[in-house]
Amino acid sequence: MNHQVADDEMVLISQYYPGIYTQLVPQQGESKPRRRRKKNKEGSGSRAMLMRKRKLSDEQVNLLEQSFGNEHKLESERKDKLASELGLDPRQVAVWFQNRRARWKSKKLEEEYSKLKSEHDTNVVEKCRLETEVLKLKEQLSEAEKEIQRLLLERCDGVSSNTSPSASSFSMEPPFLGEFGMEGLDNVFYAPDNNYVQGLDWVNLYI
Amino acid sequence: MNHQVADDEMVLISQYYPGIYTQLVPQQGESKPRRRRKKNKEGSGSRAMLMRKRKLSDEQVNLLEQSFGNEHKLESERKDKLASELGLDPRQVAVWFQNRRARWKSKKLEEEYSKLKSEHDTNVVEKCRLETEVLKLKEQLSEAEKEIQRLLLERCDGVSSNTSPSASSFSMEPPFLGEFGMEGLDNVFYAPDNNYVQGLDWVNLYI
DNA sequence: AAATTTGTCGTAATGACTTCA
DNA sequence: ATGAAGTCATTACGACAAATT
Repeated sequence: MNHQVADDEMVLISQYYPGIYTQLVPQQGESKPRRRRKKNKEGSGSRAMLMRKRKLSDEQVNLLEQSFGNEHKLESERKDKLASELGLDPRQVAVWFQNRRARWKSKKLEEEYSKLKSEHDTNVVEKCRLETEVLKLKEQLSEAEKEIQRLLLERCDGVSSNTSPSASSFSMEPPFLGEFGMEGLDNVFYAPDNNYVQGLDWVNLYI
Repeated sequence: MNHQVADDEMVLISQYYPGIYTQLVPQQGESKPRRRRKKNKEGSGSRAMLMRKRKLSDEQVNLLEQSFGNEHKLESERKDKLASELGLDPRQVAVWFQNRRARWKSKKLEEEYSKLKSEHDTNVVEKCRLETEVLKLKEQLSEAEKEIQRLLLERCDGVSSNTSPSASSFSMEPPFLGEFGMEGLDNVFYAPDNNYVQGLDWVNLYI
């Protein structure tokens, strides 16, 4: 019904459709005088004045892409050079670079994610393996302890004379385990603490 | 409007004006199997519109957001209802939802990434801890082995008469290690075999 | 009833604008 | 004035169901 809207809430269609718009809005357009029309190297110059192409040509995109490959940032100098090489408004070049950076970022994030994920998964497996290995070793160690006790007892039973100086009475007390052995054998049975649970809640993403 | 241009080269100003639209769309509910087909080509009929509101009002965004919170998908029914409630072109509602979904997805990805990252980091630490623990245990085990050897030799040296039946000559042969010890001590250093790659199927979220 | 057309929806990619720093 | 982030819209494409032949 009412087509009257505050000016700051409307977008000028001149960007899209300069031809008809300029008639309805008497040359208020170009409120930003800095943006001036570049020469269009298209054959039909008149048409180029009237409208903006929606899509950049492959040629243009290729060059932009190549330039982006060299350097994601865009200095004014390069911008203007590109713009004139491509026959584009420098403004368009700037916008293209901004959008390209954003796209690059999210793509980057995506691949970083999957990379991290696979790394994470192998780590989980590895961790699990290590846990069982620790259990196994503790079991073996416990057995070895038992065996030592048995031998010690047997020796004490059989022969009362004992010249061996090294073996301590009960707990093993490893001789040069200073680096790693900050905990004694009483720590043999520790909690596995498998605190890696979240795995499949990814599936719920799209409820 | 005599501007004859190839349609694919320019932007159509179609379906921009919300006001006139909502009347054109007949209220048609119906979504029992999936979605009913509509005979109404929304928008294309009036492609001569000149301008659109640049931004949706807070009111409109709030309702859209709320609706999105309930359900990310948008059925025709809901779309039309929303559109007429908000005085928007159903097309706009659809577009809004599409973009919202995209936004939501990338935001979700971002937070999933950081979640995964912290989890990964703690796992790395944990893995490291387990590795040192394994080393420590192996060291202790080696010491125990040495001790056993010492005791055995001592026993053989000291007393030729030996009534103990269980202890074998060299390798420990643990008595009841059937559960865990399917591999002997020589197997302590075994290959990690991380055959685990799949990581990017999270991309398939939506198929 | 089966094949084809047509509409609509969803998604991805893209362009441009606005706002904020 | 520029970059980054957020917003809106358009195009292209694929999938799928309804309408048509």
